[in-house]
Amino acid sequence: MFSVSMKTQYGIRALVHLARTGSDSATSAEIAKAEGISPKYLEGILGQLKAAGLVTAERGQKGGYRLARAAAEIPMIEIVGALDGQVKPVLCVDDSRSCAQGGGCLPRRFWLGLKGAIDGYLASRTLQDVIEG
Amino acid sequence: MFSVSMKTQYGIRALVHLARTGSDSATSAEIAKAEGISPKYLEGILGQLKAAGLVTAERGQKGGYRLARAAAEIPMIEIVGALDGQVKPVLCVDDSRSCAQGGGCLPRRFWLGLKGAIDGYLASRTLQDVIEG
DNA sequence: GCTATTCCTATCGGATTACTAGGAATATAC
DNA sequence: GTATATTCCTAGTAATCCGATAGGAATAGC
Repeated sequence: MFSVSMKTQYGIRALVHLARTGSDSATSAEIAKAEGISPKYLEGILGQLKAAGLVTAERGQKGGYRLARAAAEIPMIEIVGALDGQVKPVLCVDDSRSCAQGGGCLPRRFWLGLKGAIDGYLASRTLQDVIEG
Repeated sequence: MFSVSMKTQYGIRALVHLARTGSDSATSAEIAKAEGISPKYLEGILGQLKAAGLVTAERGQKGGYRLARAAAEIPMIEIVGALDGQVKPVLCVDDSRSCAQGGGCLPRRFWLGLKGAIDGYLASRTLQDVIEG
């Protein structure tokens, strides 16, 4: 229950790796090897992280990835959101009309509260917090 | 992300229905029709809720289900746990040895914290809270 | 015995996930 | 300017899970 996809787990580990390499860039293959992640799969993940503005990429020889901001400026909710989408316990969280029960759906508030608890936690931690443990 | 299975959503609605019928018992088919849930599917869900000690069942004619305890005595975490299992963002939450990274896995604490946030919310609400909205 | 119910087991189509494959675009090195 | 190392783009695939269905056995009331 509430399991996190491998994609997100890999993505976080890749970002941790990038944070450690500091201002130097690291290639996808390099990260994959160091972190034990399937190289081709990681390529796609880094692409998503780039699209979300969390990393920058340079291509060609001597290319690679680096963090777009300091680790302390990257909230974990942004990483999770980029890879696995918005926290959405039930479909009707952002559209009450999609609730099959119409207006008489009692549990909806409960689910909204759960979303708030999860979002609150994820927003309160940064990549730097994760690195420091 | 972090979506809740239909099974759990149905289960909660069924329990809300039972709480409203009070001391009278309701049949599976009756709940299914009132809540718009596939009848046969709901049977299995009620079976799981019974196995978890949340409802009692009587079979044969005039049979049906009723809450095993008062709604205020049923924490939501027990319902979710019965239907979708323990909250487990990553596999290694309860077994650090299963962590592929060995002892050097930085994100594990972060995930444990997330589990704590989710469990805390779910444990703090009861079925009665959901009914009262 | 008839009927209404819970209970048990098995199956199925569709969706998602983790991963693979092949190559195009691009920048550096020589 | 050719070779090389990298990011980037598009498909495909095997396995798994989920929501739902099917058929019937056990059980209790009338």
